[in-house]
Amino acid sequence: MATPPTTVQRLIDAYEDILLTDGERAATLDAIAMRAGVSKGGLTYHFKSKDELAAALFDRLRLLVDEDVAIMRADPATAATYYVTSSLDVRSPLERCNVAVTRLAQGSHPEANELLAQCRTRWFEVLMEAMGHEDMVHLVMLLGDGIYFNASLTGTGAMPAETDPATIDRIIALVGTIRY
Amino acid sequence: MATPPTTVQRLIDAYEDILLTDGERAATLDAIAMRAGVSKGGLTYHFKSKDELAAALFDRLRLLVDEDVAIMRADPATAATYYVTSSLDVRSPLERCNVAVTRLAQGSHPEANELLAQCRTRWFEVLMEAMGHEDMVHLVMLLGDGIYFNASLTGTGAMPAETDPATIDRIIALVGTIRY
DNA sequence: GTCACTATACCGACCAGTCGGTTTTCTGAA
DNA sequence: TTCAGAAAACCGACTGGTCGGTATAGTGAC
Repeated sequence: MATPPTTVQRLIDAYEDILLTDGERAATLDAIAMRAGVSKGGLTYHFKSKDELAAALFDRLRLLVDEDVAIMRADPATAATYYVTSSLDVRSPLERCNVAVTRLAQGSHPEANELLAQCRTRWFEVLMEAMGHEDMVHLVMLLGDGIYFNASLTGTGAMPAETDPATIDRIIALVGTIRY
Repeated sequence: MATPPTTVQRLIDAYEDILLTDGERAATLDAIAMRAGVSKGGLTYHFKSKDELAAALFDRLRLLVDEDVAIMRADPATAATYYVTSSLDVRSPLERCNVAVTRLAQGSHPEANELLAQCRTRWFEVLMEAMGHEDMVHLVMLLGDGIYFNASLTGTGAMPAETDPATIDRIIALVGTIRY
């Protein structure tokens, strides 16, 4: 049986959640605490500042990317397909955390920018190992970014057709016909 | 010779600029006025509220997309290539405005979300006319979004290899080999 | 006179962070 | 097993500062 999430986990979840759905501006300490079911004092007990909370979010992303890269390295044959399709699953812990950190990066948070660059480098490396063709790796990563970008824009707007799983499958098939 | 920009233009430019480089949070009325070289009173003389300023930015995007779609419609043969490569030019008025509005959309600004969805629909339509294959259009648009997403992340971080023009040309060539 | 501002002062709302105090949980001796 | 005391977890009022917006007196060009 899974142990219930700790308050610290719930606070990071709440921060992530608000960044995702309402953006950086809405992610106030009060809002985060309320979403986590804690008072503001409860929040500041665990995180002395908002930066500390952000740092915890960054650590979470680092861990999730470690796991993701390990999965891709374990099965190089499906690594590219896995990379593209997993960009679609906006509800996965990795994608959620990724989008949340991206929101912070767009608010000119230098550490978030640096972290995202590191993550991209790691994905590039493991895709290079799996595919062996630099331009194809770039193509796959751009597709993943495009899907991810579309998915992250669905705050209030309608879901664009590009992010329909069946469409993505056909696009992957099209890309699969490229000889390189 | 070009007429010097009006104060109204400079104010919209400044808003766009700050959204691009420093994010939504940094785009305060004081900061916008200062960047435009106007006093705060001068700003509020032209725009009664921040929402009015945003509306002006939305109007600008609508105009720029009109022009862009017209260019693509004028030469269907190169429409897809044009769409992908122009996503690269982060300094073009269209891309700048597009990124700026995207920043607002991520701050849960419903009108910005709706506008972006409309723009995407228009691009989809003109690409469909030019290419005639829905999945290929989706592929092209995802590539454009990926490039655009990467480009918009280069606030403080290093420029990713994906956005190198020569790489993009080779990727376009790869996609050009797909038979559909 | 009016247009297009400048300069400055101000208000109320909101927000990050602090602090004194309270409740809950753990620990170990009787 | 009980219970005192310590430590951890948490509460919520408060502070200082920022931001959007309002108001107002004044200035130079046409």
